Amino acid sequence: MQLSSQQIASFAAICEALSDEDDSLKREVLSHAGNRWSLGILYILGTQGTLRHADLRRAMPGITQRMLTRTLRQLERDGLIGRFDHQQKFPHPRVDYSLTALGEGMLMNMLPLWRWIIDNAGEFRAARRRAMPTAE
Amino acid sequence: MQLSSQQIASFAAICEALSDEDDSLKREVLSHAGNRWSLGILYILGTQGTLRHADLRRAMPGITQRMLTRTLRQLERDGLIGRFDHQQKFPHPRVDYSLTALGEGMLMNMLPLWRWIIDNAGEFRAARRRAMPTAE
DNA sequence: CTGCATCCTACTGGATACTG
DNA sequence: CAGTATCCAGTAGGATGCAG
Repeated sequence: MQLSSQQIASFAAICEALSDEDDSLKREVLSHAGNRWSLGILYILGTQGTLRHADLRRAMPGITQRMLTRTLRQLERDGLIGRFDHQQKFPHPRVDYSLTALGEGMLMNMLPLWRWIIDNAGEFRAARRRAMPTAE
Repeated sequence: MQLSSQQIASFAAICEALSDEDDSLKREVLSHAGNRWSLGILYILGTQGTLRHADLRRAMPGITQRMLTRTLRQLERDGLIGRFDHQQKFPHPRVDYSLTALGEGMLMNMLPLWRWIIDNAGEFRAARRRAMPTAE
């Protein structure tokens, strides 16, 4: 085995980026992938379109209000989602969120990985069992 | 915009997996993506083949011995890399590591995302500047 | 060479209560 | 409805030293 020639073509850029200690930005963006809620939010916005804060909360079972706001802020800061405050107070405040073009790209590039993990969940469980035969 | 039909095809599985609170395993696997060193190790092993502990350490500038061992253990636990202890003490201990088929799959599915992040680094920087015009 | 033990800091995720 | 403020536990990442 080894990487395909297409994958190998990425060598220079990736190698440089991985060893670039100062450029933490790329790693911070990548960290959205491992984040507890980011993928879910991007995914919901990608499939449902524009949603309000409360809609998102309903769409993400288990998320707390604090984590929703915090995650939205992080995604907004990196340009992955857009936040539109309608500046209205009555009858209710209204703020809604949607994917930006950048966010769509992120989602598109994360879905294959997530799908692969789902498809191979059995493999991971087996590996875990092999690793710790007794517990769990 | 919206997801392509191909992407949409993942809807059911992804939606289920995202809302499956109990199955933390998938999220733990996904967390390798956001991990500080995991991608680098998978990448080095994918491009260089089998390497010893000390080789990996040299190949990953900035990693400490502790983090290398810890990350290797995590990757091994999830079946992404294989650890081969030659059981030799003299002249030196010898343990080497290599990607498993599962690890190759993980790497293959992570590279496009990483490449995309590299290619769009400018966009992220711009978004950050827009988000905090003053600082940094 | 490989790897463990110790100690430390910062951040993540969360529970809860409060505000306009 | 949208969001902030507190407080808290657990973990990630790291510095350093020791061991077989």
